[in-house]
Amino acid sequence: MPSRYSTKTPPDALSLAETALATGIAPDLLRVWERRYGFPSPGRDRQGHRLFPTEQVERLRLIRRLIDGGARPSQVVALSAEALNDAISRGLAPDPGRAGSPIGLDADVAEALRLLEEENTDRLARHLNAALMRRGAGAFVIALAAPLTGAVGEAWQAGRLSVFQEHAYVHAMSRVLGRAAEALAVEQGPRVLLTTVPGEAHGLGLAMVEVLLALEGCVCVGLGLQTPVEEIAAAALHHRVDAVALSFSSFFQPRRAVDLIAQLRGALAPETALWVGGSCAGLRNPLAEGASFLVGLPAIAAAVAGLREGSAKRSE
Amino acid sequence: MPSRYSTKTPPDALSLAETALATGIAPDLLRVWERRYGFPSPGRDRQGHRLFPTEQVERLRLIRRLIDGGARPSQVVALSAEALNDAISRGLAPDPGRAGSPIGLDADVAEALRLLEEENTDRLARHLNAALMRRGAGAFVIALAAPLTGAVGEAWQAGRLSVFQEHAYVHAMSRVLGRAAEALAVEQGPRVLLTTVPGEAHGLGLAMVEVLLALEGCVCVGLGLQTPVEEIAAAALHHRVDAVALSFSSFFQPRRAVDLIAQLRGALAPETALWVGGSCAGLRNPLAEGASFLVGLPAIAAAVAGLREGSAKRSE
DNA sequence: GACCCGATTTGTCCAGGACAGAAATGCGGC
DNA sequence: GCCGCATTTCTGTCCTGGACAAATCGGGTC
Repeated sequence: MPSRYSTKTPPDALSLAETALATGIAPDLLRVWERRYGFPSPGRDRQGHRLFPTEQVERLRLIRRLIDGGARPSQVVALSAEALNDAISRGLAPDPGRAGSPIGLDADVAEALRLLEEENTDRLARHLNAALMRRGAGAFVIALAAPLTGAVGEAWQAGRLSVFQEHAYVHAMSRVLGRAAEALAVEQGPRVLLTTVPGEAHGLGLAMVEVLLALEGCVCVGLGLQTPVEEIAAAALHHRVDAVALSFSSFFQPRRAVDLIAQLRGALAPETALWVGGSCAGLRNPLAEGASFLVGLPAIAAAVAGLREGSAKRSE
Repeated sequence: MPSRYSTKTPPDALSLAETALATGIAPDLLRVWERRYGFPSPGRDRQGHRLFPTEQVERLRLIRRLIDGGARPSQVVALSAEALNDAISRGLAPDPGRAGSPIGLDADVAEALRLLEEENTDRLARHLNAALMRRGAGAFVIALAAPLTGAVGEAWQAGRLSVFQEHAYVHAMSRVLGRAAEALAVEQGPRVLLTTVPGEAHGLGLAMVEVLLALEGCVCVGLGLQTPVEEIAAAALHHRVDAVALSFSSFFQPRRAVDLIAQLRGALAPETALWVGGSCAGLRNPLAEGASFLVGLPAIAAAVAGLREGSAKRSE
């Protein structure tokens, strides 16, 4: 079989399947864009199979970012690379949800970035652990983990960090956060289920939420990542949780997010709260009735308080 | 757009895309099987789109397991559900690599399974933590974590555990293993990079390996899961590791595994060792020159010894 | 038993068309 | 001026049926 996996294609071009994987754009859609908009315009190999030059793949990535951000395909697919970059810098600058702390980088954040770039991963892990002990879990999450994760993401998008460094960061930070959550675990309190939906492989936000929830006295039930919707509902029932918390990264397809949230809301018992968070563009749209978008980490405390109040009222 | 995500299809049937996702069989392939072998034979909705009854989806899952195990499609695709089950129980019984310990279940394993089924996740986490302290990391991994993971997998396949319970187990065990690895971390020794390739989301095996490597005095550099091949190579260079360890679960497409291993071997410096492990069927095939298949966890010690010897020789 | 070569099997890609649901637009009433 | 509804345009997925290269099998030879 023609291996869709190996890269036996010429060095500077990807096959259709490889391009689809690299850009997150379905093969069918790539073909239809070519037909409708004239872009992409891949070369062909001897058998007539498409070969996408890396330059076009790069352009496709920019296009996807714009579309995920709300642009219409007909307006951006045929744009040149420069026009795309313009549109992105114009469109992404006023990013709500992340802005808000124009107070330069915290010293620990800067130091962690330096360690990540220049040193090995043990050093980074030790630094994070030390910062956790020094600041306490709450301040660690809000003042260090969250901004640092944002900074790492930006540095990666800007090309200052490579993919493997970002991976190493995520791995190290997950461990630190997991340990903090475990140490804070309580036996009694509002019960919250934490997970992500299938397709959402980013769990750092969720790990931060878990720490904050544990600080608020919640019992956290972690299911890891990518739990199918019906299984989330089944687990919510089985563990008798009061709330389900989901996280959607900015890489998650916005439309799919609202779709899945509605689906889960329908599958959950009405008295179970549904909290969603993260920087996915879709969450800014109106959500299903009964799902709340917790913007920013501090909002969590309020949600937990609401939960406590509600349950007190019900048990009166 | 017709949502490929939401389940607006009749309760007992899946669309083409949903079926492909649920079975791991590409949409194109499902169509071609229908044309060639007469199975699956999905119904159609008003627009002529395929609707796969859940019963056929189940059959497709069995078919995929057989094919992954080495069967030819032409021989198994048209088989009835009973014939498939027969073939599976016949074919999978002499599973090499997992068999070998006919000594009933360890008491801790049995207790952990019970906690997972009947109790909440905190109890399970506490039990695992206690067992780790009691036995020590090496025995914990070899005598508890590995067999327990196998048992959970079997219980899940047999339908005795639901998906969310399996998820909860993986999450809890990852944390315990991560903590053990962190506590065992050393500063000097052979350097090993640990990760999985894109598409391989199962990291429990890798976490066990990390603990064992740390016990052997290795410095472990964890990159988390699903690192692209070029990035693994770049990270290996950057962190100056002596070996790269990859893990492939039985769900990973065998052909893709050997393909990616060959690719990575080509991208790594020749003096960097490449270790692969896991229950993926593809690993039993001959691998790329210079990649070693470490079968079972105890084989790791030998590999590390080999590494030490080699590096001593080189530095003579 | 090891090896090689032709025949068959198998998975992915191609083209161009159809259609339903989402988004945008236009329009009338408050 | 603004909201709510109907109409039009846009968009993504699925359809059919055919092609072809790589993988695998089967048999013959050394």
